[in-house]
Amino acid sequence: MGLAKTEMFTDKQNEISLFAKVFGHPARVAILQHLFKISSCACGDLVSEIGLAQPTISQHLKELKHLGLIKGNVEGTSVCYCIHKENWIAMKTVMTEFLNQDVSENQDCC
Amino acid sequence: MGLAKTEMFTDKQNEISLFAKVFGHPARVAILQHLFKISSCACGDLVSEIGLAQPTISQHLKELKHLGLIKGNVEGTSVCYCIHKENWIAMKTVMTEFLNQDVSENQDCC
DNA sequence: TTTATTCATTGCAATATTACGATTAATATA
DNA sequence: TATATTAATCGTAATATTGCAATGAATAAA
Repeated sequence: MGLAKTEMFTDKQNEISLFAKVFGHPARVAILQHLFKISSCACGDLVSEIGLAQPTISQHLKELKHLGLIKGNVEGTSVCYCIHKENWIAMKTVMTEFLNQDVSENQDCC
Repeated sequence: MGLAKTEMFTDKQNEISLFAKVFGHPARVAILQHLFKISSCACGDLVSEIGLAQPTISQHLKELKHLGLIKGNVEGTSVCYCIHKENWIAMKTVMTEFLNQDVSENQDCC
C-alpha cells in the first residue's frame, strides 16, 4: 500500500529512517554539500548549480527545511539558505549511533 | 516523473543517496539493528520480530542484500542472515564523511 | 504605478515504493 | 514417496516520490 507502518517501530527507528530518507535523493545530497561549501546560497544559485528546474529545487529545499536541516532567510526577492548547524549536529548524533553499531563481536553466519 | 536524474550528480552523491535510501524505511533499520543484536538470524525470526508479513520482510532483505549490507546463508529450509562487516564498514566511511562536513567555519545567513 | 525578478505553490504525469495473498522452489522429515 | 517447513517470487492494489509547466505572491527597480 505504499505506506510504511510506522506504528510498528520505535521512535528512534522512525527518526533514523526519516533522516535517511531525506538523504535518499542525490539532489538533496548535492544541495547540502553546496551549502556546506559556500556557507549560504540563494535558491536561484542552487538551481544553476544543480541543474534541475526551479520548482523541483524548491520542493527539495522544502523537505530539507521541514526536517530542520536547513534555514531560509528572505533577502529582498531572493531567499538565502544555509545549514541549520544545531539540528545538523543533533541529526549526526542519531545517525552516527546507528552507523557505529558494533560489528566486531558478531559471528558471521556465512 | 518519479525518477531521479542520477546522471546529473556525481558518483559519490549517488552512492550516498543509495545507502541513505535503504535506511529510509524503519523496517530495514529494525532488521539491521536486530542482526547487530543477535549476530545472525533466520528470515522467519525476523518476520516474528518485526511483525510484517513474510513476503514484505523478504523484499526488504533483498534490498539490503542487493546493496551488500547483509549476507544470506541457506541452512536447510531456512536462510540465515547476518551483517556483511566489510561492506558495512565501507558504507560507514562514505556516510560518515558526508555527515562530518565541517559546519564550524560557516557563517549563518539567518 | 508598472515591470522585472525571485521563489513558492498548484496541478499533473510518470515512476517508485510498500505491503501482502497466492504461488513456487527447495529441502527436510515421516 | 508424500508431506511439512521455510523463504523467494509473482501479481496487484494503494500510496509516495520525482519533475516540471503554469501560476501566484512578494519585493525591487524603473
